[in-house]
Amino acid sequence: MFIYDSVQKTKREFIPLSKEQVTLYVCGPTVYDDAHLGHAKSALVFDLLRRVLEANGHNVIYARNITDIDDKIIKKAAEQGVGITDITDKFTEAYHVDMSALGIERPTLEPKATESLEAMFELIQKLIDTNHAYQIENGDVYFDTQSDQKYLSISGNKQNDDDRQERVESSTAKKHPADFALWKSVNDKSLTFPSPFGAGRPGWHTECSAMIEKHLAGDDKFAIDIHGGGADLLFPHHENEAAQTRCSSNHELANYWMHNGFVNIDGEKMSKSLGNSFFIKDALKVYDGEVLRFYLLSTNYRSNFNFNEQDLLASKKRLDKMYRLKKRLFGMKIADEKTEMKTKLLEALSDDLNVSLGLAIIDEMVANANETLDANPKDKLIKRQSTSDLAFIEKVLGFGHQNPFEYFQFGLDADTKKKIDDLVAQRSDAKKEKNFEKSDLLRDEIMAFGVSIMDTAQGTFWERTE
RNA sequence: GGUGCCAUCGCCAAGUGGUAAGGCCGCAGCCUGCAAAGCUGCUAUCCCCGGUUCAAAUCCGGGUGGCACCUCCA
Repeated sequence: MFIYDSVQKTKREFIPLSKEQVTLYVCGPTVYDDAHLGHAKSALVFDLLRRVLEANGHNVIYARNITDIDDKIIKKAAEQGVGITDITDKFTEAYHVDMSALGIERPTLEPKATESLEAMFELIQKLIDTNHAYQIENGDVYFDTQSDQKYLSISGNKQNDDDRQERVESSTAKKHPADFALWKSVNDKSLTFPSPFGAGRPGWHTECSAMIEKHLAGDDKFAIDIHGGGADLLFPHHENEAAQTRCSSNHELANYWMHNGFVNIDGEKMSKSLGNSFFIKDALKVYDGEVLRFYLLSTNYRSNFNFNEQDLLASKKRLDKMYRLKKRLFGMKIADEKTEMKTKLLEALSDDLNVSLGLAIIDEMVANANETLDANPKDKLIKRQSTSDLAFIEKVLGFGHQNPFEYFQFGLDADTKKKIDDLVAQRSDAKKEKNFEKSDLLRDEIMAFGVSIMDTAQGTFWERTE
C-alpha cells in the first residue's frame, strides 16, 4: 500500500509500526452545529482508508474524536438559553445520523474531550515538568514553542518576522507569540473544569494528543501510524499536536500524515450564506446518501472538490449502471470468487486511494458483464463472478448496499409507487393486445412522474430518473 | 508579505520519463412495435516559452492563470 504523506510531501509505501494492528486517528467534528459537506468529505475519505487497510488484511484501530468543549458550543448554548450538553448531545447525534446516511462506518473509538480531561492534565503536567510549558499570572498554561527544536517541522511553515513583531507588542504575557494555550483559565459558569492548574478549559489542540496517548500510543518511534484530517488543520492544529506529543513523550506523533482537500460549492468557498446545500442533512433531502458518497469520493481526496449539481448527476449515472447490473443479477447468491477485477480494484485503491482509477475498473467490469449477459443471459460463470465483484465493491468502497429496485425509487412515497405500478401493469396489458397507441399514452403518464420504464425479458421495470 | 498546491477532450477526471484510463454530453449502428436500458464504434498530445533526455503531460528554469493556509474552519 502507498500513502501520500503530506508532511514529507511524497508518496510513501505504507509500513505499519506493528504487524498486529494499524492505528489511525482523525480529527472529528466540534459539535456545535450540523455537519456540512466538508465534514462529509473528510469522514468519507478516512472511512475509505480504513476499508482499504482492512481489505489489505490490517487490523485497524480507528479513532475519531468528538470535540465537545469549545467556545462556539458555549456561545450557541448561551444564545439558545440551553445547557452545554443539550447542544453537544444534539449535534453528536445528528452527526452520527448524517454519517450513517453516507454509509460511513463507526470508528473503533470515539473519544470525547469531556471524557479525556485526566489524560489532558497528565499531558500538560508533563510539559510543565519538562519546561516545555509555563503558566502565566492569570492561570493560562502555554506551550513554549521555542523549547521545541522541531516546531514547524510538520507544516513546514516559517516564522514570519514582521508578523512576530506586531504580535509581541499586542500580545499578553506569552513568552512568544506562537505559543499556544494548553489550558485556558476561565471561571464563567457555563463550562469550567477543575484542574491541577486551576479552573478553566483545555486548549483545542490538547485533546487530540492526550487521546492518542491514552487510547492508541505504543512504544514505537511514532505514537500512531496515520493521522488524518482536513487540509486546514495542518497548521496550526496538527503542528501543535505534534509538538505536544514530541515534547511530552519519547515519540513523534504520527508516521504518516494525510490531509483531505476542501469542498467548494459551485466554485465558491462554502459558507452559510450560500444556502442549504451547505449541510449534509439538507443535501440528503434531495439526494440519496449513497449518491452523495459516490460523488464525494469519486475524485482524488487531496484535491479541492467543487460540488455542483450537474457533476453530481453525471456521477449518479455511473452508480446507476452498477445498480442496473445488480438488478440483472438479482437473487444470485454471493460466492467468493477470485477475479481479476478485485485484484485490480484493490491495487488501485491501495495506491493512495486512487478511486478514479478504481471506478474505471468497475465500469469495465460492468460493461463486460452486460455484454456477456446480452450474449447469453444464463451464463453462470459471469453471473457468479459479477455478483462476487459487486459484493467486493460494496465492502471496500461502500457502493451498492441497497436493494437495486429500491435504489431507483428514491424519494417516492408508497402511494406514488403504487400508482406507477398500476400504470405499468395497464401498459403491459395494452402491449399484450398490441394496442401500442394506448401503451404509449400510458408510458407518457408514467414518465410524468419523472420515471423511465424499460421492457426486459424479465418484465417491465421502472426507474426514477428525473 | 511568508509557505504550499494546482493548470489534461464541451464538462468531471486518472495518468510522476516510454509514447494520453474512465464517466457525462454528442454522433453512427445493433437491439426494440416505438422507446428506455444494454452493447459496439467515433471524438484530446496534455496553459505558454526555454532546457535536460534516445524519449516528457510526466524532470528543471521562467512566464501566465487559478486556489489554499499563515485568524480554534473538515
